[in-house]
Amino acid sequence: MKELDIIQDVILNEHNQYLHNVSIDNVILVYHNKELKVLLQRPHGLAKWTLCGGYIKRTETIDEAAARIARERTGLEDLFLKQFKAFGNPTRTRDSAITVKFINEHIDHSTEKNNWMLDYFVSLGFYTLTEFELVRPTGELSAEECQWWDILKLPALLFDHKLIIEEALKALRLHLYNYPIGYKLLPEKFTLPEITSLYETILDKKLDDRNFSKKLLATGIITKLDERRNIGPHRSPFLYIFNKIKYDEALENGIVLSI
Amino acid sequence: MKELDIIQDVILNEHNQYLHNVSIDNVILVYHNKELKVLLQRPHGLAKWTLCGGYIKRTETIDEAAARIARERTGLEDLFLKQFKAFGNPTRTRDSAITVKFINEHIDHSTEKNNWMLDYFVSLGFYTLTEFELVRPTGELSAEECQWWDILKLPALLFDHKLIIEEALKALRLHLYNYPIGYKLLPEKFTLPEITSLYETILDKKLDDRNFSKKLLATGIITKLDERRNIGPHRSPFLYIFNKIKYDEALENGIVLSI
DNA sequence: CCTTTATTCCGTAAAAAATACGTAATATTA
DNA sequence: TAATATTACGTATTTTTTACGGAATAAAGG
Repeated sequence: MKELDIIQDVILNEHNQYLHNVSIDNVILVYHNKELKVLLQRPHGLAKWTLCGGYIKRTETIDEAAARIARERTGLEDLFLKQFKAFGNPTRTRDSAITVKFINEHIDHSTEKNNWMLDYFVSLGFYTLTEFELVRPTGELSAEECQWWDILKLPALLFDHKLIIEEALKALRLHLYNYPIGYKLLPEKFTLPEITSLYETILDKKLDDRNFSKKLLATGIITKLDERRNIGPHRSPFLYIFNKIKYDEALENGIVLSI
Repeated sequence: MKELDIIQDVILNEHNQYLHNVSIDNVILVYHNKELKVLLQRPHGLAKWTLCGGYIKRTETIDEAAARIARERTGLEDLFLKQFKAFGNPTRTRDSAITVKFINEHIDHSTEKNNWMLDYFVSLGFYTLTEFELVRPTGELSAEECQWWDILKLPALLFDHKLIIEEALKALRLHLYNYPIGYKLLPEKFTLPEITSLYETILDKKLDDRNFSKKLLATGIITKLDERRNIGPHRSPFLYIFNKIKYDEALENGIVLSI
């Protein structure tokens, strides 16, 4: 073995140590009927549900990959996406549901060719905020089912996807105090009771409506319209929109929402 | 081709799409002489400096990998580590410095075997906080040099490592407002002027010493000792330690340090 | 020994922000 | 037109944050 070969061999060995499966898992969230909901899919032949996930193409950035995955499932462009954490440990993709699927489909899961899904997997966690009304959940070919689930009543989830959702919510709560992102979950025009109850749901605590609206208005991020929503047998609440300029500024520099 | 083979082929193709190079880049920080310093190394035959990085073993979690990398460079166990962001795009590892190294070392960089470093690379960014006095920087065999650099006067860095450092500092600043992590950069016993100036350096703004110390003491996180530090021809400042119980609590639940 | 110098060490008053709280208006149904 | 469920909003109190200056002290130098 010549010296150069040895060097190349060392390099190649080192290379193999760097190679891992990498996926993106996207916690796509909406707010509907006073519930925070996450979009989940159930792959063909599997008894458990999964986050909307996918791989990274060699031609795109990880943010672009996450946006593409969100687009494939929601049909929407330009969604608000945020990377929040990477997950990786030797056993996170060990799940008996996969073995059951292989057995059911007569796939020989003892070969290296097929058991790769149980191998080391690094997953990059993103959350996406969007509006319930705009989304037409679509699993397309890759899933048997694709639908919204209340985050308080999740079905059985594959791998560590429950943990990933919990971490996404932790990150979302933290960001909610530092950025005006809550608005992304509401329609363009919304009422004060709606935004109050959204924040109450995410933060899981009761807010004083008078003080909360005072603070929101003080930031200048929302603007009152001369227009009301008809909500049936009750006084009609005013509609508000958010102020794009102030919003972008607060997104860039952060704000302190002491709520 | 039998049906099963086709399925397996599809699976295998999908598998390849998931495969990427994954590395960890660790922004190891200390505070010394009123400067925030980062530990960098210069690999053999390379003109540019890099963060302390490495790969993930298939037997460890990504946090364990980051801790191991920090240990290999600092000699210290149980460091404070925090994952802050993943980096990945098609061109982040294109750097002429690599090509120059290959040419200098007569390595044929046109073969797939050798140009893998220029391939798609996902890097998981961590920062590590520790004390200058405890660390003996050691590049060991993998680097020609390994030393501290003032974050305000960085040398030429490989790939996007300058960006990674900037993002680490952004994350550190944000965390500084929500967690009592600043203390990790100080020795066990420290003075009020020391911690004030540490926060001033990280946040890059002047603080009112009276109000800052009032707030710190109000959190209960630091405790005054009946002991002073001798600082030459000046009044000797009292020493403080931090309160482990309060500290852990604040680390767990977060605090709001309005500084 | 006394003066100089650079630094630490407080405390209080004013301003700003957060909190607590109750009642009148209103849109619809019966 | 009465009942019901909801929105709208202001003020007083408490808490937190900010602004600010002067006395104490450790060593060095004359």
